[in-house]
Amino acid sequence: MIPISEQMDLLRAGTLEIIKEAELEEKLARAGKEGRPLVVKQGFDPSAPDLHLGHAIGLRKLRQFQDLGHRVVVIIGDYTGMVGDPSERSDTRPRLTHEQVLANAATYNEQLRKIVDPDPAKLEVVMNGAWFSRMSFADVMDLAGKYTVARILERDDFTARFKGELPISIHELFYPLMQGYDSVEIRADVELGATEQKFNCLVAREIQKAYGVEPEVVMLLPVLEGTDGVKRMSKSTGNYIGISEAPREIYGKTMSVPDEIIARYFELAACVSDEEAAEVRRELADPAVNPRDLKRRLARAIVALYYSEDEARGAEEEFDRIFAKGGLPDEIPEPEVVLAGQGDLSSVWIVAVVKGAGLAASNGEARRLIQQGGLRVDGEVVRDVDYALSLEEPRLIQAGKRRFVRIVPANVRLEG
RNA sequence: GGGGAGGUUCCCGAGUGGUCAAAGGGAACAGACUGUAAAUCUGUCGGCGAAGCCUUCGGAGGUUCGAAUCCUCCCCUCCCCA
Repeated sequence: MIPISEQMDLLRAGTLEIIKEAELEEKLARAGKEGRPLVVKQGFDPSAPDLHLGHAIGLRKLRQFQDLGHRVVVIIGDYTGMVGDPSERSDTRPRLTHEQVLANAATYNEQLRKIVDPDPAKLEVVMNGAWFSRMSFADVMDLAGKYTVARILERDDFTARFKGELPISIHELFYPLMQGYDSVEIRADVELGATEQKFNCLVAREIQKAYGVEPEVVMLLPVLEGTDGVKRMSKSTGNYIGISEAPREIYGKTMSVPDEIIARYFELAACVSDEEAAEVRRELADPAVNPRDLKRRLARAIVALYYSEDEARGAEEEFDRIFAKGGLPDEIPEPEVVLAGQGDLSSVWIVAVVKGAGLAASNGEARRLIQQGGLRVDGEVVRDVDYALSLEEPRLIQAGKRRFVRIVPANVRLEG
């Protein structure tokens, strides 16, 4: 058994705040004495089926708890997902249907296993519909009676929306209460969350007390910025790097991160040691060091974390080939191409080809791409929007710097 | 229930009878450059084989040669009063 003080050091590493440390210490001690593992909770919003590097921070902390012998309960918020977390939102979220939520939640399970220990004794994944779907209206009123409007409105984003005269639907006020009730149901000892979850987690403590359950310890973790370097990483913003993405995608997306957050990514996304992080900061400050090279190292480290050193090197080689040397990727998709209003394969209008291959959403977009010099056919730039192309032979089409498509006659369908 | 302010293209937001497919910013896409899918700069950014035409400014009608802009009704949001 590891001494409590060491457990605390381990768990404290990388967390921004623990509410309250003394309670955690107490819980750890009791768990050790009674041989009863702690229940560690983290909730996920099922609106986005891809787990990304931001989620990974919390998942790794969950893993630490598991390795110390504790039990992790991951809550897929299928019911809360129908509300949508109002955190950091300036507007009402679009409501998902229950079917959408279920479909999204299904993919979480598999992805979780990339980081968290899947041993059923140490991991439980539940959807909060398990209890919310069974609550009667009287139960809901009971829950609603445990908290006050003023306390809910203390929350920044509600206040901001309220002051900004923006709509807040009644059901959104329930979000923190529901999240809190999850903690009641599973008897959570600890809840992990990114800093923006502080309010929700603190409400959970109150709700637990109101239901006569010992309040959970709240551990707040840093929020990772997305690939734009500013907004927090999230699927809906489109600035995320998914942990299940292909190595080349993870590598490439990492390379697109602004230089300013390289060090932060080393710490939070590549989770290097403190010494290494310090070394990176030194190098970043050194004008002789090209930040690009640090970013390459970062990208390799992140890929290696989810795949392997080999795959990381492979992704790097491919990246260099495409961007530094203008070469080709390892795999080039061969999509179905539907051509409308074209006579035969020997002479096909280039605009129709680009659109048909899915490289542009409309003829206008395809035309623009061509006019701007962004289109290559078999390596040659084509700028003529009236260009006629024979598709009787396979063709390599490149749109911009990184979208490649091979058109083979067998995949071409003429329509109209 | 009464009074007031609003709903504009992916997002924010200007526009109050023609010069509006609609300013500006963001996002996105392309090009240049480079140290990289960073930064910066430039261009594009509703649809149509591009000519002119078609569809768009909460919805439905109406006025007008002409409507995002004016009128009527409806839907939705916010504020104040009750």
